[in-house]
Amino acid sequence: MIDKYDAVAIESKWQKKWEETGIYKVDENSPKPKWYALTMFPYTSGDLHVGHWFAMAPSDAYARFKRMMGYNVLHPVGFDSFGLPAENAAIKHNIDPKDWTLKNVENMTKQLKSMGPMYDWSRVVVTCLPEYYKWTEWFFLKLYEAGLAYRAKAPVNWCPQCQAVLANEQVEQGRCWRCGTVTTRRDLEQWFFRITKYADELQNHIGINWPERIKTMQYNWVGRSEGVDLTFKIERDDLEEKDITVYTTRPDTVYGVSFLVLAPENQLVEKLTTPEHKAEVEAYIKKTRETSEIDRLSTEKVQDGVFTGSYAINKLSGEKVPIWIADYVLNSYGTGAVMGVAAHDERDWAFATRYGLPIRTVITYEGYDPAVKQAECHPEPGIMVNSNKFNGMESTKALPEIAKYIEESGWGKRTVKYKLRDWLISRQRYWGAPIPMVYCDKCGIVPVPEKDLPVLLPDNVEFKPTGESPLKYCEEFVNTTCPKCGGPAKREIDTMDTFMCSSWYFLRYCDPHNNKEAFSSEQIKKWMPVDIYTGGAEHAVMHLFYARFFAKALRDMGLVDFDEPFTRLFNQGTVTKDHDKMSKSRGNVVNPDDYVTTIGADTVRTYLMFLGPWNQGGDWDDSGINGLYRWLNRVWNLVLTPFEQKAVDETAEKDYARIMHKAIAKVTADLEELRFNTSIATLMELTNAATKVRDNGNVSKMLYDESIKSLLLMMAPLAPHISEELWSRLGYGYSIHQQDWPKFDAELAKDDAIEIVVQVNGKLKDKLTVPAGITEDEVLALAKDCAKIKSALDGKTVIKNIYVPGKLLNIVVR
RNA sequence: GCCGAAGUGGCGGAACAGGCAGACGCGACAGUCUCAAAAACUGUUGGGAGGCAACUCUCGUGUCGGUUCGAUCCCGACCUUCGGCACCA
Repeated sequence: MIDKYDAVAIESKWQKKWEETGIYKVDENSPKPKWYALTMFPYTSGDLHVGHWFAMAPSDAYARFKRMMGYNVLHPVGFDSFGLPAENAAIKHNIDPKDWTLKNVENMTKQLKSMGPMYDWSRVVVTCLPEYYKWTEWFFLKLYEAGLAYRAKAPVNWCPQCQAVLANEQVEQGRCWRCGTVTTRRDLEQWFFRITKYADELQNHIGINWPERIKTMQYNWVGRSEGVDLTFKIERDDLEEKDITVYTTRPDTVYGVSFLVLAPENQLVEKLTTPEHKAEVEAYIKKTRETSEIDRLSTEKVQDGVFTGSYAINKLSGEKVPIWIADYVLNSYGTGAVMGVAAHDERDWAFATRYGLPIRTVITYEGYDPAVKQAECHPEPGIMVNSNKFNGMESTKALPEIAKYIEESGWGKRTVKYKLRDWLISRQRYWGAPIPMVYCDKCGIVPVPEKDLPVLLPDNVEFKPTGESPLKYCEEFVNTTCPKCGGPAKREIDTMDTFMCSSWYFLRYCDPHNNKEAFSSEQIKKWMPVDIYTGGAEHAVMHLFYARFFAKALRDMGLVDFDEPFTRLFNQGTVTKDHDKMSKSRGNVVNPDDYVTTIGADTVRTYLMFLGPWNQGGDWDDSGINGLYRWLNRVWNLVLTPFEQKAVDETAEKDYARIMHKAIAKVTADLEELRFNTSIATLMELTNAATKVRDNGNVSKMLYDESIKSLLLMMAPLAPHISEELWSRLGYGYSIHQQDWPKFDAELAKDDAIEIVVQVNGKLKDKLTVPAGITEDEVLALAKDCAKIKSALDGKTVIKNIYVPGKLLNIVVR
């Protein structure tokens, strides 16, 4: 009598044994080739939900697969643990963010362990601990030394709800990415990283295998454009400034300029405004400042602005044009000033028609007639007109010519601009890595010396959402001495963006206990770059972008020797419940614990992998998960039922060997490409075939045993507990997870009888079972002999035959 | 508006160098077991028409066209859904 499959008992038993025997500890001295399988580390938000499992169970299965394929696998885990949620929880429940966070780490560790992963728990990295953030601070100093960190006053995105500055990447549609509140703007002294230095390199993804989608998003985020910085002469004698510089990508339209527009925040605006326009301009600037980003965006069709009262001269045409201000011009892009070419730019057209500004056609369009007024905007290329010596040229050819002419005449120069801005890392918050900088009245900004790291976060801080760092009121923290002159000084009170912590954690995994360096170059050389990185696509322009910047900066400092940190990137989809995003507010969050404690982790793991393609995600369905539980039970009963060999049937023996080897080939190929769903489908088919063979007893025991062994080995990465249990019950040695992946024999997988599909005019009529090496003529002869084919051909003329060897015959008739 | 991904049974999804559409699983229906139910096991299961029957015919991969002996797959136009960007001059 077979005992029942008791998943819960089996799973805790093996998890304990795995831990005791340390089979998942990374072997530093293994001669096998390395494989670095990285999963985005979870944020310490409290509970592990099924979304975490969906990210972590399949990636664990893949790491296990790679290990069985003969690699020395590094598959680490850690916790992203600095940041706003901890501080918010602290404010709300009046507890220490550290306590809250570490409690979550403990809880999440327990939950993660219940999944039965092959993490090496001795390598766990927790970013909020001093032994980690010491090095985060150290990297700040390194970036500062390299000239990649600087302090500047800048208008910043401000979330009134979170009372914090947000990076551009953290503002979505003018709203805070975390709480959804409409953001406003503020001027503050902030620390920036010069990420724009690497704009060109970050835009392209050379030699790495990433999803097209993410590459495109990053490409557009960098937003490189080539154009011309062009000067217009200010028609005023009383100003120090002689010129206004505009940026344009369309120098071919320069003879059509009929006005200039400056961003309201442009420094020149105050000087250019004449007394009679002052009131109007100031009112407009005030309105712009008070308008939130989202309102500014929502007015997208209304292009409003005001006239400054001043004029400028177009140096190419000598024409005099009015200078306006309007909020559709962004001060943070280009030069904060644009030339208005109403005839050939949609926005300028809207602006000019609203205020009755002139429209000058300089490029022809379909139906162009010099005698007829242009009726609509034409941004498309054409033939140059009203453009002096460039008349008659194609505008696409004139563009570079005019750019050259502008440069040679000294009126401007060709430039490249990016949408990408430098990375603002200052956060007016407590729960983050301190910025290791000191302000001294005598010496100015002074970095904290390396030997004094880490700058520790003080305990006993009062949390008030004031919009300033709570560290401001912690005198023992703020007041210090200047490392340079020894005089009194104050510490930087802002902390670093948490994305700084996550920009290098994968490097720390390579050498997690090093207390002399962030990592040794030896360990980095051994493990980096990451062979496969899996995680959510929501990090496309945040974490993934910053981590790449970081790697390039470290490379240029000589600390690492690779260009790209992640060779292959794979984004899993999202798990929904009833086709809705899971969220606490909807109350539809699936807690994996409920299933793990009843039907077991192996069922949850395999169910998540069977849902559908990993990159598409899927919908959690309680009845669907039973299918996987049933399968594991079927495997359980199959393996533990003794096989009774009866008379061996040669054909059955050959067929079954073929099924087994085909299954091995298919599962191997599918797992390699992270197609877990079809891998499991194949294993189910093998289970079904084995069940039939066992009932018939018509194959040799040797083959049968081999097939069961293969089945268990292939299940091991997916369902590590049940496969280990059955492996041990069959008397094979511990552990299944240290075995080699089953080999498949191409000869045995080959069909010796094949099925040829016979079509008439592309429609299926019959199937022929023929020997593998058959010729076209033989097939044709056989086909014409079939009753079905005969009747289909009856009274028709055969025009030709299409033969696909081993597959298909199509007889074309009329 | 621009960029990207995707539309296949009642459901999740298979099959894609152009060659048997619907693997595998869920659900449903029928049966076995049971006093009964659950569980488990066995069988059936895209639509329509015909036949006592094994079966036969026919329509079917978002819509409309096209290329081809042959299209879920390639091309063109469109519709829908989901992501991302959004005055970047």
